[in-house]
Amino acid sequence: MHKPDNWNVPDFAGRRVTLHDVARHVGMSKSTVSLVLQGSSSVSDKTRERVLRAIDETGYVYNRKAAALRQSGRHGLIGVIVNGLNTPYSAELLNQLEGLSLEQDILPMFASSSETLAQQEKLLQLYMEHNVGGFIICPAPGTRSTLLDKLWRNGFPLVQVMREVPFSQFPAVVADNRRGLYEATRHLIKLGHRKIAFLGGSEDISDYHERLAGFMDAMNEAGLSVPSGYIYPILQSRAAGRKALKALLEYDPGITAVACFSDLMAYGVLSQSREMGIKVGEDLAVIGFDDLADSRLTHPALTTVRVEAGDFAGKSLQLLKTYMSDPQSPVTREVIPAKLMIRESCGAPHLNTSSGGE
Amino acid sequence: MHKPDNWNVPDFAGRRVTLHDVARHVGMSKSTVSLVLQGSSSVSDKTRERVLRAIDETGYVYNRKAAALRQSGRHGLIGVIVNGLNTPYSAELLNQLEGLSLEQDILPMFASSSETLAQQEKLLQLYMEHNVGGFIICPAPGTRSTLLDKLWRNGFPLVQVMREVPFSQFPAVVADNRRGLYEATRHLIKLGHRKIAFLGGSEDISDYHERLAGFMDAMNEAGLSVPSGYIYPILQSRAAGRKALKALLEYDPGITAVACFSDLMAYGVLSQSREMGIKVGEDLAVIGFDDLADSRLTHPALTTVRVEAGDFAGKSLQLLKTYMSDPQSPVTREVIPAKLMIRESCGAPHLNTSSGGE
DNA sequence: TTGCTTTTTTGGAACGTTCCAAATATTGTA
DNA sequence: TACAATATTTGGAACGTTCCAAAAAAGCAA
Repeated sequence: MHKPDNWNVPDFAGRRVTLHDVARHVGMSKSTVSLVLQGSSSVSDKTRERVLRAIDETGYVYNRKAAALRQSGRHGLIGVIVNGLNTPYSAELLNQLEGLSLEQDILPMFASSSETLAQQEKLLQLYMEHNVGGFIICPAPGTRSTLLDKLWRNGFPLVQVMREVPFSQFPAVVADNRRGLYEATRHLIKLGHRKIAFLGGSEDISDYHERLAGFMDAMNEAGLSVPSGYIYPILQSRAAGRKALKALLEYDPGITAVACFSDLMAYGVLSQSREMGIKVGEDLAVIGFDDLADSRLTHPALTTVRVEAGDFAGKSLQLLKTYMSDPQSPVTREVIPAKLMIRESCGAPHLNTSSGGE
Repeated sequence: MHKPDNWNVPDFAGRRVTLHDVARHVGMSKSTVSLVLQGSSSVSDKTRERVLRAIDETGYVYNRKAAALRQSGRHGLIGVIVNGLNTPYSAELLNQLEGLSLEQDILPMFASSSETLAQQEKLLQLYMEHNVGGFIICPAPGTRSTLLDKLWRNGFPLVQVMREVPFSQFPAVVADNRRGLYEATRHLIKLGHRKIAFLGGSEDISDYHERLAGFMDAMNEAGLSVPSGYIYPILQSRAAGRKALKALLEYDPGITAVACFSDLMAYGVLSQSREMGIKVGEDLAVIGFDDLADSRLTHPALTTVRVEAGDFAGKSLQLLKTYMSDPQSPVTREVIPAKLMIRESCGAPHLNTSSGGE
C-alpha cells in the first residue's frame, strides 16, 4: 500500500456553488441565471453569454434535487430492478436500457433483487424515497400483486419485464416463451428424439410455466409421454445445470435430449456431459434459451432460443414513458418474439429405435 | 398484444403525501413527525406510536430530496461507473458492490462509460447534479487527470477501481497485475515454453502496461526474446481473441503459448483454436486473467489469474467512505492480490526442442 | 398549591431551485 | 420628446424536509 502523502489534497469546497453564487458573481439576479439554465428565450444574448461564462468560472453544478423539489418531483430518474446484476442476460438488458435511456435524457438507477422479496422491497422503498418517475422491474419469485398495486397507487407507474406477477393486471413486456420452447421441442422431436427432458427454472416464476407449457404443447402434439421425472425445476445457475443433468440421467438413462430453461443451465449440462463422457450433439441433444454471447462459442455451439434484449429494453422503456406522461393509458402487454437458433448441440441423435414405436 | 382494458387503473394520487399531511392526520406538528422519522429519543412512546400508525394509514413515503436539500446535500447515494455493464468481470464487481453498499445503507447508482470519454463525462455530470456523495470509477481509456481533479475540487471524493489514470494521484484500488502476469508467464516458461505471446488489452489503460510489464519481467528473467509481433494489444472481447490468435500464428506459427489480457479474450482464443484444429493444452497453452465463473467449465478448463471482485468492492467502498467522511484523509492506493489458478489449458506442450537451446 | 427541573412538542427559518407577477429597460412611433 | 408596446430582469413565495430556539406539558419536591 503506497501513500504518496507529499501530494496535496485539493481544497474541498466547503459548500457547493449555488445558483445564487453565480448570480452574485455576474451581478444579476438568481432568476435570470435560472432562466439561462432552462434555455429560456426571454433572456438577451448578451446576458446569456455572461451568465454562461460565470457558470463556467464558478464551477457551478446544477442541483437537481432542489429543482425537482419545486417542480413537484419528477426529474428523469427511473428505477430498474432485475433479478441479478451478474446474470448475463440481465446484464445485457441493463446495457441496452442504459444506452436507450441516456439517449432520451433519462437516468436509470439499476439494482437487483437477488431473487429475494426482502431486497426487492428495500430497493423499491429506497427508489420511491429518491422519487423516481417509475419502475421497470423483473419481479422476484413470490412477488404479490398487492406490492405492485401499492406502487401504482403511490403514483409510481411500472412495467414488468421478462416475468410477470401471476394474476396481476399491470403492464408487462415478456418473451414469447411458450412458442419459443414449443419450437425448440418440436425441433428435437423432428430430429427423432422421444425421451426429452425439461430442465431448470423455478415454479415461482411466470417464465417457467410458459416455457414448460410450450414444451408440453410439443410433446403432447407428438403424442410423447412426459414422466414426472423428466421435469426438473431448479434455480438458475451453471452448477444447477450439472446437478440436474446427473439427476435426470439417473432417473432415466435413456433420455436423449434436454431442453434447458436457460443457456446458463445448458452450459452446466455441457460441462457435466463432458465429465461423464457423453458427446453432446451425438449422444445427447441440448437446447438452451437466451442466446448469450458465449453460446456461439461453446463446444459444440449451443442451439438455443434467441430473444433480443434490446427489444425488451426498447419496449419497456417506451411503455414506462407512456405511463409516466399519462397514468391513465390502457394497460398493455407486449410480447417479444422468440427465435430458434439452430447450431450444433442438437445434431441428429444415435437412437436405437428405427421407427416411432416405443 | 393484449389490452385488458376492463381493468381499472388505480387512482393515481395527484400529489404525494407529505410530512405535513401526516401531521395533520394525526393532529401534531410536522416537527414531531419528523422527529419520529429520525428515530429521535425525545419523543414519547405514545406519540411515536400514533405517528407511525398515521404514516402507515396515509401511505406516506419519505422524500429524500427534500431532506437532503436541508441537510446540505448528502444522502447515502454514490456513483459507480464501470467500463461495461455486460462485461462479466464488471458485472460481478457491481454485484458485490451492491450487496456491500446496501448493507451499509448506501444506495449505489450504477452506469457504464462504454469505454468512451463522452459517456463517462455525461454520467459524471448527471451524478453530480443528483448530488452523489462520491464516486467509484473505472476510468475510460484516455481519461485525463484534470477530470478527476475537477470532481475532487467540486467536493466529490472518488476512488479509482481496476484501472488508474496515469500520473494521477488519486485513491485507487487495483489488482496486482504485474505480479499476476509475472507468475502466469513464469508458469508457462517452467512448462518449457519459449515462444510466448501476450494477447489483448489496450495501451490506453493502466492494467495493460502493468500486465505487460509482468509478462516482460518473466520473459527477461528467463532470457527469452519477445519479438514485437508477440505483443498484440486489442480491445476486450471474445471476437478480438479469435482475431488476435489468428494474427499471432500468422506472424509466427511456432508460438506455443499465449498469455491473454483477460478470460474473455482467452475464450476467443479457445474457440479459434478449435476451429483451426489446434489442441489447447497440448499444441497450445493458454492463460487468461480474471477467473470468470465460466473459466472452470471451458474445455479445457482455463488456467487463469484470479483477482477477487469482492476485494475490489470491499476496499473501494471502504476507501470512498473514508474520503466522504474526511476529505483530508491521505491518498491511498490498495493492491488486490492476484492468484494463479492452474487448470488444464496450459498442460505440458509438445515442443521439438528437448533442451533449452534455440 | 407553588416553583423548579425535565421531558416533550412546536413554529418558523433554512436548504437551492422554479415560477409568477410585477418592475424595469429597451424599442419604435408619432 | 413622449408614449405605448415589447423585451428583459427581478424579488419573493413555494416545494418538503431538518434544525433550532423557545413554548408547553409533565413530573417532582416543598
